Amino acid sequence: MVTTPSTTSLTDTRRDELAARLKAHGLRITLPRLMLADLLFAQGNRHVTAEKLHAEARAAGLKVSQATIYNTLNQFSGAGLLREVQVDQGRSYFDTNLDEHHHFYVEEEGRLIDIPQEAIALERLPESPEGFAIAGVDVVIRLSR
Amino acid sequence: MVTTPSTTSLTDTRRDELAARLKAHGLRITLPRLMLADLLFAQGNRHVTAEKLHAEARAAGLKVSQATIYNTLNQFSGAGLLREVQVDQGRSYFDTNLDEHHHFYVEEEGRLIDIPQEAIALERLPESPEGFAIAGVDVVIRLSR
DNA sequence: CTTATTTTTTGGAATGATTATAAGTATCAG
DNA sequence: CTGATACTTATAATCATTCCAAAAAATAAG
Repeated sequence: MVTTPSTTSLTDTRRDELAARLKAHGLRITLPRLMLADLLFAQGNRHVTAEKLHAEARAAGLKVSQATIYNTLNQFSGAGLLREVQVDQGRSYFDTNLDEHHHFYVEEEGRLIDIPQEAIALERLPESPEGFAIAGVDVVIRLSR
Repeated sequence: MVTTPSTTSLTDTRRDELAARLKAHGLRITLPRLMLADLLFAQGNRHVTAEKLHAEARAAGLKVSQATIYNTLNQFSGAGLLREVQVDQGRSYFDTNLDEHHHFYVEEEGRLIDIPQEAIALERLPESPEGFAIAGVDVVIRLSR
């Protein structure tokens, strides 16, 4: 059997890289995951919706079901390979940038742009109510023309 | 005919107050709107979902359809009587606090808590990309136990 | 005050994103 | 190699929200 399945276009090195990454996060290696990981992590920081990723996957010749897209996106988030971003009512965005950071959001285009954490001086934070701890701070700057 | 319809429990003064408020924002006076406005604005600052408001309305003896809840919430937002808040994928929250401010969000309970604008020092803001202007800045501090 | 015109409200169907289900298939540990 | 477990899939189900066409209510005109 040949090492490269006909359905993928990953080099051996690339596949090994991604496989190691998945394994390191406690996920089994499967073809859908490798291919989706490749799409997600090949091009630097990205913000994807399930729909967009599905379209890309199909365009790349990978026949994955919608359910797998959602499963994978959720598993990757749970495993710490992605971060879910909440800016739009309705659809979820998944961010490949795992550093603490913030976002510009261009509503009309459904587009997200990273803002490095250092670019915003969030000095004085209010005390959280009794019994609660801060789990995260999200700053979203909405943009328009 | 008596001045107070049997389906409402609003005093004349209260009704006039709310009617004036609706009118001032370019909205027609209707019974559903008056009653929903009463529920929304009677108890200080609130954060409501469509579902919650619908439940409250029915509990108060007002028979409004789900569609009317959504229509009203959207009209009120559009008219500047409410502000839509986006923290949870899926459901929308509507905030009666119109001042610029931020939020704590207790995900497990689906609860929002206002943070006055002054409580957060948002000094250095990043420059927005060419051609875009800042439409708003939202800070959400996620809380957990 | 009647009638005409415009808005609202309504119940139900339609939509869109996401999750659940159940059965088949692949992965990996032994 | 083989079984236990995890993954994928297609389809149905769910949830929040919007759309629709018709009935009801509100304002405007006469």
